[in-house]
Amino acid sequence: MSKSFYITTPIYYVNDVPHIGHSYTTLACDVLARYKRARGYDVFFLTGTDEHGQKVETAAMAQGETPLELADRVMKRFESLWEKLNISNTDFIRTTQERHKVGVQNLFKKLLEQGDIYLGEYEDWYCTPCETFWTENQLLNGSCPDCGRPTDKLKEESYFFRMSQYQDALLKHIDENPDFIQPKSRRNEILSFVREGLRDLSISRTSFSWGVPVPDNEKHIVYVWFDALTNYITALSYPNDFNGNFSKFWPADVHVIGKDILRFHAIYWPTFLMAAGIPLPKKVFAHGWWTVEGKKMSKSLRNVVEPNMLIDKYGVDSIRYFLLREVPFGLDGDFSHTALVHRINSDLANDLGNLLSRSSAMVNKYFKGTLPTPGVPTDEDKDFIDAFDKGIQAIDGHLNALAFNKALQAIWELINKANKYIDAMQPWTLAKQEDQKERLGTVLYNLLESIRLTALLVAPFMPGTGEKILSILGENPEDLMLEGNDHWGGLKPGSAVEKASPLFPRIEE
RNA sequence: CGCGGGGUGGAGCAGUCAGGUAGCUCGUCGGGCUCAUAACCCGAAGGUCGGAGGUUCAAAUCCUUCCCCCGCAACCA
Repeated sequence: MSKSFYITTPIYYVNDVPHIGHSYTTLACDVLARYKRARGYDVFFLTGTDEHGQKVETAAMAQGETPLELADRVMKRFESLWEKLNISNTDFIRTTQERHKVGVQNLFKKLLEQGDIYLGEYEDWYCTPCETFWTENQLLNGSCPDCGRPTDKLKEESYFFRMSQYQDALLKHIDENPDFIQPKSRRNEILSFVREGLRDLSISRTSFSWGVPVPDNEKHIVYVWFDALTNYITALSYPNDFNGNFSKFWPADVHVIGKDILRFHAIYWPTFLMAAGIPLPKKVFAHGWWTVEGKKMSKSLRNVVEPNMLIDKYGVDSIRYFLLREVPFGLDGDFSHTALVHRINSDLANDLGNLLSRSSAMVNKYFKGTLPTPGVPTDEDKDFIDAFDKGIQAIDGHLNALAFNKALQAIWELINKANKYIDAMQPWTLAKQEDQKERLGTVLYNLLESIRLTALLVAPFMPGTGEKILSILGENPEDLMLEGNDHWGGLKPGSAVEKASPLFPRIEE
C-alpha cells in the first residue's frame, strides 16, 4: 500500500579516493531520495563500494597490505565523505560482504545451470590495467583503445555469458521503453551499439584471485562487472529475500551513473537480468562529467577537486546547491570557484537569504515577532498564491525527470516572486498607516507562508537550510514532509517568528 | 575524409528533434525603494544565431558545403 522508491549510485571502486565526481552522483541520488521521502514514498537509497579486481589486488600489494585492508581503508573515506555531505543512504554495500558474494554466486550458478553461461576459451588482446579484452581490429596501433597502453595476447579458459542471445530482446525493450536510458543522446548511442551486434561476454578471469570465485570451479574469478552490477539486487537480499526488500523494492526506479559506465548498465546488466528472469530497472540515467576551471580533472594537473576541503570552506548546502544548479544533469559542466562564489552570493545570500532576513525582520518590527492572521486575499495575493501551486507541480515534474537544475530554477522563480511581492505591497508603507494594520498582517503572513513552502522545496537539496528556515518560522524542523504540507496556509497565525541572522553570508571575492 | 562535443548580444548557456515576434543567468548603464546580508524591484543598451549556397510565404531551427574551437584516455562519476 505504501509507495516504494529504489534509487542507486554506482558502487565506487576502491582503487580511487573520492572526488567531486563521486560526490555529484551520490548527491543527485540523495536529493531525489529525500524528495521522494518528502512525498511519502518508502525509499531505499543504496550506495557502496566495489572492492574486487586485479587493480585492487595489485595496488594493495604495492602498499604492502591485503586487498581487504586497502578496501577497508578507502571505503571509510567514502563513508565519512557521505556523512559530511549529508547523504541519507539507506544501506552501504561492499562487494566483499558475505551477503553480496552469496548472491553473485547464486546468480552465476543459475545462469550456468540453464545454459546461459558456458565454459569456453578466450584468445584475444588483453589490457591488464583495464581488465578488458579487445579484438584485433579494436586495437589502436596494437594498444588498448581505452587507455593506450600495450596489450598482451592472452588465451585463457573462460566462462561466457550468452549476451548475443539477448540482443533482440534488449533492443525491443529499449524501443518499447523510451525512458529506460536517459538522456536521449545516450540512448541513441546504446541503440547503435547494440544494433552492431552483441558478442558473448567473457565473465570470468583466471589471472588473479581477488574476487568472487566461480561456484564449483574456484580457479575462476567472476568478472568484476558481473560481480559489481549484481550489488543492486544483493543489497535487497536477493535471492532468498529474507527481509522482503527484494520483492518490495525491485525493480529499481533509477540507477544513476556517470556516462562512462553506461554500457555496463544499459547492456550487460539488463541482459544478465533478462537471462535470470528478473525484471529490468525502470531507468538508467547517465549524467555528465565535471571539468575544473575549464580543464579536465587529473592527478597530474593536480586539479582534482577535494570535496572535503570544499565543504569546509563553503559549507555543505552551498556545495550541494551549486553542483545541481550550475549544470543540467546529463551534460558536462565546469567547476570554477568564481562561478561557485557568484552562485552563493546571488542565489543563496541575495535572493533566498535576504528574503528570509527582510521578511522575518518585518514580522518582528511590526508585530513583535508574532505571526499575524491573514485577512481576505486581494487579486494580487491570489496570483501570488497561485504561482506557488503551479510551481510546486512543475518542480515535481522536473525532479521526476532528474532535471535538478530546472527544479532549482523553478524554486528560484518562486523566491523571486516573493521578493517582487514585497516590493509591490510595500509593507513599510502600510506600517505607517494605522488603518492598514490588517492588510499589513495579510501581506506578511503570505510572505512568511511562501517562505515556509520554499523551505520545504529547498530541503531535499539543502537539508540544513530547510530545517533552519522552518525553525525560524516556528515550525517543526524535523518535519520536512511535502505531502500533505504543500498546500497554502500551513503556517499557524500567532506562532513566534524569529528574526533571522544571515543564512548565507556573502563571500567577498 | 579518425571519433565525439561545440561555434547564439561582454561571459556562461537555452532554443535546433516537431521552421513562424531571439530567451535566461551573470556583468554593464540608468532609475526606484529603504523592510533587508550595499541586499531587493523596475528599465535600458548590446546579437546580420561561425561563413557561403539552397528549400520555403517564412530558417538559429531543414538540406548542401566550407571554416574554426575543444577533448581523445587516465586517477575516475
